[in-house]
Amino acid sequence: MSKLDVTAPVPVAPARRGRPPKVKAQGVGGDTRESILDAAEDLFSKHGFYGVTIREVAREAGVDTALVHYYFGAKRGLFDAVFLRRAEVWNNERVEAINRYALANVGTMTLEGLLRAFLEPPFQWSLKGGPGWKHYSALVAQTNANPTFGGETMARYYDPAIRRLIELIKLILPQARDVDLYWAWHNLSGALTLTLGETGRLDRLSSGLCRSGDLETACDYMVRFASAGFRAVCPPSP
Amino acid sequence: MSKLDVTAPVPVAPARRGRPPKVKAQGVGGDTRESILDAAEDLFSKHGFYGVTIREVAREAGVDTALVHYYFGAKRGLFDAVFLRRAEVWNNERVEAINRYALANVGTMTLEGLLRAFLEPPFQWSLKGGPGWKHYSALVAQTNANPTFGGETMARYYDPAIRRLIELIKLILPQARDVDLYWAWHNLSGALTLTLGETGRLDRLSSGLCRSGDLETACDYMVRFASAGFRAVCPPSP
DNA sequence: GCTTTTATTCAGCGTTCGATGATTTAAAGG
DNA sequence: CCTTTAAATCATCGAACGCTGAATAAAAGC
Repeated sequence: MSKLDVTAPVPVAPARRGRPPKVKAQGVGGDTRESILDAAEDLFSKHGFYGVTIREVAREAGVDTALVHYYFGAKRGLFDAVFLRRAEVWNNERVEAINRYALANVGTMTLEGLLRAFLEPPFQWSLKGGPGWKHYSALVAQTNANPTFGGETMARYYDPAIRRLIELIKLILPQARDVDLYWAWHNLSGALTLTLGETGRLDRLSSGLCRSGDLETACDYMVRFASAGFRAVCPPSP
Repeated sequence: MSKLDVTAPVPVAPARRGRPPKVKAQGVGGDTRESILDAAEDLFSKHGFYGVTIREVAREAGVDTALVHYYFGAKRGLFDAVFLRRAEVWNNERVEAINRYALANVGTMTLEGLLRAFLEPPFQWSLKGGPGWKHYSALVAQTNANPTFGGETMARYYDPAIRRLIELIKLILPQARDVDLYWAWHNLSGALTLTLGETGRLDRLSSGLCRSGDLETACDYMVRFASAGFRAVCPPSP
């Protein structure tokens, strides 16, 4: 047992009232608004919308609860802001990646190459984009599985990207029907969702043989698994 | 606008106090304990643990909130009871199905046949087991994606079934490595999870071309998609 | 330099939450 | 028949919740 009394009021910040004086080095502290979003992103990704209180968000961000409402209005507005913040970056990058791939490989596109181009951005952000991106990945995964929240943002940013992917797949599998491709994507989407969530289930199931956090390996397996899956659900070429 | 005043106290039940007199036809009303579990199952599957209040469960079950605590103790105990109720049935049936398939097809097993045997029980329960089973499917899907809850039950009932499946897959793909099979299962698990959740995301994405509720179609696609995927991630046979 | 705007904490309101002890009624047990 | 146990409601408690109006301090604008 530690002798530290964590309940003691550590006067780390005097909690001055009113607008804070402007600090020069804006690289360190970052924006207050952003730090609230960071805290909310972290907590929402772990416990869901109802499992997080405004007080917890405010405490983790180091601000008063009223400030959360000042910036984002009701709790739902905070959630939407968190979900929106990275949605555009995330999807623009995926779409650009597959467009670039298609342009550089006219006539020689492969399913493996195209899917890898589409899947790699989220994996890379989750790996190297800092903790915020990892939390966001888990949040998207969770939201995709239960779209009570984020439904509108999903439709606005995520659906067009997926439709573009399916368009390009049609160039590789010209005999494929739309309905086949949508169902195939659905299977891939579930795999992607579960993987980005990094729940640790696989670690336990495999007795440590596989590690959820090993996203590079996960991406490789997913590309191979899904490419074969897409081919299998489409009518064979003549 | 309806002229009905829905706030008026409809005296549908006088709410008598004390132990209720025994009713003869126990086929109609069902057990009170079970009806609380049914209500909780429905609500938890839609809104998650924190998104449901004891009061809502009690109201939907038509009982007092104190009765929920009488049967299940704390709220967490209620959730665990919901999750446990069908876990054994669900997994015993899956394991029996693949064991039966393996015994009836010694030496002639196919991946398609084995996976179909393993996947069909949950799909069939969700389709024909009544609304309770559909809610439970969604709950399992959600819990698999965020195992803050149900982790222990998952490990106790679900992991052994999956390990048995992988054992049998090894008979079909003898050259496969364990790590390949676990990662392949992980991909399938995500697809299964998302599909059983019936979130409606695919309906919207495909502009109505695919229907989430069409589980028979979903199962067919999943068997074909995953069988090819399993083969693709394993070293080719010599 | 004065005024307005922005960013922040404080104090607390009304509501809802999970949970409990007391009470009531009927069944079960001898 | 009497006692004990089981099954239910009622009334309510203290804590936590989302949210807000007022106060305050610095920055921005003119």
